[in-house]
Amino acid sequence: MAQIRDVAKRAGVSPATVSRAFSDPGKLSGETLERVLAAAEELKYKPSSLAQLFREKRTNTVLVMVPDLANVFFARVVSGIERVAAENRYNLIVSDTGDAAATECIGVEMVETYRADGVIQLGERPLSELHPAGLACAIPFVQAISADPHGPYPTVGIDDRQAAASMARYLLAGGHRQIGVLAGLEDRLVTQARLAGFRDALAELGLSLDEGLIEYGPYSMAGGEAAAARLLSRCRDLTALFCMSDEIAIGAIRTAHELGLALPDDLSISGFDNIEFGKYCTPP
Amino acid sequence: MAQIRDVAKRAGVSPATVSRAFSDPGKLSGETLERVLAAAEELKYKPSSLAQLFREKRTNTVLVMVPDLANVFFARVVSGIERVAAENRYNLIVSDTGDAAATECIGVEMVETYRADGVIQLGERPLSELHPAGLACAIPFVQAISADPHGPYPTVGIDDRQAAASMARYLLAGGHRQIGVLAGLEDRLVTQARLAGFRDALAELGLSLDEGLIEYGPYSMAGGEAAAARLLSRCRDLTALFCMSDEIAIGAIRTAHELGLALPDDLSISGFDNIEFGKYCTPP
DNA sequence: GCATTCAATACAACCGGTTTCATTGCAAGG
DNA sequence: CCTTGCAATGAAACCGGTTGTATTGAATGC
Repeated sequence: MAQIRDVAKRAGVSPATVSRAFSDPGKLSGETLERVLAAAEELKYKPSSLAQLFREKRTNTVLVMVPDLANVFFARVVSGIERVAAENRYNLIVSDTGDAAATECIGVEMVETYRADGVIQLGERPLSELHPAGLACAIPFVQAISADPHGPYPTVGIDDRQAAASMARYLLAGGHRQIGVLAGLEDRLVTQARLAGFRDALAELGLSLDEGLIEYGPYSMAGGEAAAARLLSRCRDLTALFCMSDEIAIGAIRTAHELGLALPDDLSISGFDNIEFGKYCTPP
Repeated sequence: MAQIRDVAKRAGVSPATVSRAFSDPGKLSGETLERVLAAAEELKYKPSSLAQLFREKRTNTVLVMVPDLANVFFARVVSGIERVAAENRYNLIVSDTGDAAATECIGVEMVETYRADGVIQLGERPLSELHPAGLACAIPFVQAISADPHGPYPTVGIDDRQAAASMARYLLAGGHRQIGVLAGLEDRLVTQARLAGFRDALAELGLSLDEGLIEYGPYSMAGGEAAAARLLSRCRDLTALFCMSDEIAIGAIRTAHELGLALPDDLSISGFDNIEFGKYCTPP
């Protein structure tokens, strides 16, 4: 690969001039600029990003930490992040953390070792758990999907509590009073926030949540299927299920079919996220 | 951030010794090594990856070009690539190309500008279309999913023809003779290979493919839904659908439901890829 | 005609590591 | 005692760009 010196020699100028020909063409006389660009073209010269970035101490790269890349929901989120990153000439390093603290710590460290300029965390673990002095070091860190919006760094997410309340109101307005909750993992912020929203909606009608109607489990189709099986075998008089994700809801639909329940006549099922599969379920 | 010189000064050694303490500890005397590591620890020294990589002229990074990141199938593929990359201490830069040649060209160029060590292409476009002298430049390039296995560089994929023949035989063995084909996009290698396999299976029974039973369309749920609608309104006596992906099949299932067809009694539907959602369809 | 100014370009330091080569000092062998 | 060899370490070059500073030369002003 041709280097800047080769181009400089060929154009009869110094490397500095070649560098400026690309970064600040206005500084050069028209004739010189032309000669340099011609030489660069002939030699098929392309500046080494590695050298440039090393000099600039930037990577033009953002690390995205995803708990599960294969998950449809996260795939769509990453896809959106990638689009905006590309529009801004940034690259995306994607890391499937498997929701493991150790992997996430390594990720945050990548900023310190100049492998990435910043981190987008899609997992639940906050910066404080991943880097003892992350905030003090001013590590660019944004947490999305499941984050505490009142924390000390930027977060992106929906208002889980409001959204959950809204979904619950819809079910309640439909006359449902025996609503089972297929919650996600119990220790997740999202889970707690959505549960709170559900309680809010109940409270508006003077009702309160029967803890026995809650079943926790992973945010996945398999998790929803299993949780629904446990819940439905325990509580036979439910008329609706409040599922904390569409994947859980899809799993619940499967279980309901297996139990011979007619949807939505015997049981109404609601979910979060609006994933594409939702439209292709039976019923949609 | 502390640099190697800081650590060297603190430990009373030269930068070279500090460098060796990390890359080749055996070369140092126990006492020196200990002093260096202690100094590094105290200063929280972490070598700059950017500087290291610049020196080595490597990035430890592979670029993955994906036609559509949000697509479940590709998401799972990327997830697998990421796992193996991580195991080998490689980073993954993911680029959603939208199947656009221009974006893919930029991707291949990233190798020349030292932004990535190599490229994994999940799209259909071969290296020859993306870089005039890609092969001559020895750009590390691997194409997966839909690639010509007889090309000049490594590819990874299934034997589409065999697989399609196998699926077709299954339908034929079930007694189906009026089998509609929901093909993917007509110009794709995968599509042609799977079509060939389907023909192979027919030929084994002395049958030939009625071109009128083929309906092309995008490899997506929406594509399958639309293609199925077109095909089923045209051909009313089909007993089975040979879908070239699970997503297409899922779309077809939706259409079949809308037409009031009982599955699999009125119509059998088969698909490729074994995506997770397949288990949660009705019928699974 | 000489000083001043400015545009155009060259020179050289620099980014932060790694690595080659040279140097030092000690131990073993003749 | 001197040579040889090896282990431990330091000095300096190097990776390929970018950028601050110096230099050159021509144009302008008095």
